[in-house]
Order: sequence, then structure tokens, then C-alpha cells
Amino acid sequence: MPELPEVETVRRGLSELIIGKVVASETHDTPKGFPNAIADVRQFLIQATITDVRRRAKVLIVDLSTDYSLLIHLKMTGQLVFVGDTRFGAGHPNDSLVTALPDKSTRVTLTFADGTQLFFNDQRKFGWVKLLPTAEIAEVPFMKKVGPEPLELEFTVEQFAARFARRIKTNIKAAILDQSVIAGVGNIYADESLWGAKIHPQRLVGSLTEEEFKNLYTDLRAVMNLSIEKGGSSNRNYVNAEGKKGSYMDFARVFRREGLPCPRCGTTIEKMRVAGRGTHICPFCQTL
DNA sequence: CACTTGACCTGTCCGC
DNA sequence: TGCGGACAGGTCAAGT
Repeated sequence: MPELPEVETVRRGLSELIIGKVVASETHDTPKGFPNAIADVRQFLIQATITDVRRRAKVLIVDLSTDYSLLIHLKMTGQLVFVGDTRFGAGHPNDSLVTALPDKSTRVTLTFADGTQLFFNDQRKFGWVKLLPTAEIAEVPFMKKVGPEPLELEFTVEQFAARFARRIKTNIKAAILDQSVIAGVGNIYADESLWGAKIHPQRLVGSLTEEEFKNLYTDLRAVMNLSIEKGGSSNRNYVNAEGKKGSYMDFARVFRREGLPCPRCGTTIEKMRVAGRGTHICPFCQTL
């Protein structure tokens, strides 16, 4: 999916586009994409005003005036695309989406009172949209176990290192992907930050030095902040709320760059499998 | 508990 | 051109 920087990019875009709009109607394909839509839509979604768009880890939270919220997880291929704002002039990339959506990947459509629309598209159907009372968000199992936000200013390197205590015997790649350790890190930024800190992804967590945790902490934050600045990574499906791609992949140093030279030492980047995920390393900079 | 692996889906790409 | 298999940004439910 979209990882933290991509979800944050969508959040910022949606904040500009949908806050204040009133939900007029909702349609969805199968109950799986919007499990509780039938039961709750009429009372708590229709006629509600969007009051805020927040993010926790990789989950988007759309708050409604009814004290209910939409929780949205894009998983691997989810998109949230807003269509129809009159501020988009002719030639805006969003123009072509007006007629292109909905398409076969569209799972949920929200139509606002002014005629604009928000589409939840998801090719692989792993993602979901749930409606629940805002006050109950903290009770959702994922929200209970998810770790701290790594980009918060008050999040320190000491806190970062301490979070790994529970995963001492596994490799660092599996640990950093574990959402209960740190929120929001996925496959792209795991590989990018491990390269930045010169740590081999198969190194056991228990073997990392204080210095290595510091380097990982520093580079992870740097690379995620850079990606947000660039509008995220569009490896395949990801687009922002206006249907546009992000450009972080132009700045990627190892991710999906197997066969190309390491930007630091020139050694050919290799691809391997770690923690069940495709993993990219510089075999010279990152050793066991 | 900690850890690993498979499952959930559809589409694309690569080798034969 | 067709077909099978591997693989894709994530998480959960099982298994050990």
C-alpha cells in the first residue's frame, strides 16, 4: 500500500478537497469493501458533513458531524480519488477522471451535495472502509496495538530503539515492518532506510548497536519526510486525492533498483527475499 | 508471547 | 500468441 508518506499525501489532499462537504449518497460493490455500510449508512453517513481528515499509521480517518468516522485502509492498491471540483480548470489531470470513474476497480462512491464525488478504488480488494463512532476508534484492535508515529517531533531516538525490545530475535526488516513496533513503515521505506543506515535487512535486532539504531531512526525520518515532500511513491497503483502520481521513486536509492549501481559506492544493487518480502540491498554497504 | 508462513485478490510481467 | 508461475506498496489468522 501506500505507506505512511502516501497516506499522509492523500490526507493532505482530501483535507483541502472534502472538509465541509455534505454526503448526499453512497454506493458500494460488495459488503466486503464496506462491511457495515448497509446497517449504518442511512443514519450516520447520509446528510453528514465532513469535519476533519486525519491519519493514524496507514489508516485514514474521515470525521463526520454525526460523531461517526470513516476508517479507510488502502492496503496494497487502494486509491481515494476526488472528482468534480470546479476549481480544477481545463487541462487539469483530474479532468480526465471525471468520465473515467467509476471504473472496474471502484468499490465505494460517496456523492456530495454539490455533485462532487469521492471514489474508493482498489484493484486487489484488500482495502476497506468502515463506519464507526468516532469515540470507538481507539477500541479497534489495530489502533490498540499500533506503535508510535515516527515523524512526530517529540518522538526520540531513545523511544525508537526501545520499541524494538519485543522483537529481539527476528531480523531488522521484519521488525521495522511490524506496525506494533513503529507505525507506518512499509516495504519501500524499510529498504530505503536500512540502506541509509548501512544495515543488512537480515541482521538480528539484538545485534544492532546504539549507533545503528540512531542512524536508522535518522534516515527513516529523513526519507519519509522527503517522500511526503515529493508527494509519495508511485511504484504502480498509488495516486493522490487528485489522481496524480508522487515522485519519490525518482529519488529512491535501492528500492526497485536491482542491477543498478549503489549511489554511495557503485556496487550493483541486489534483490533478495527477507521476511517474505522483496528486499533491495547494496551488498557492499550492507553486510551481515 | 515471539516468530514464521500462508491467505486474501487481481493484474502484469517474464520465460517457455 | 498462449500459458504457467512468480510477484506486487499490507495485514491477519493460523501454525510452530
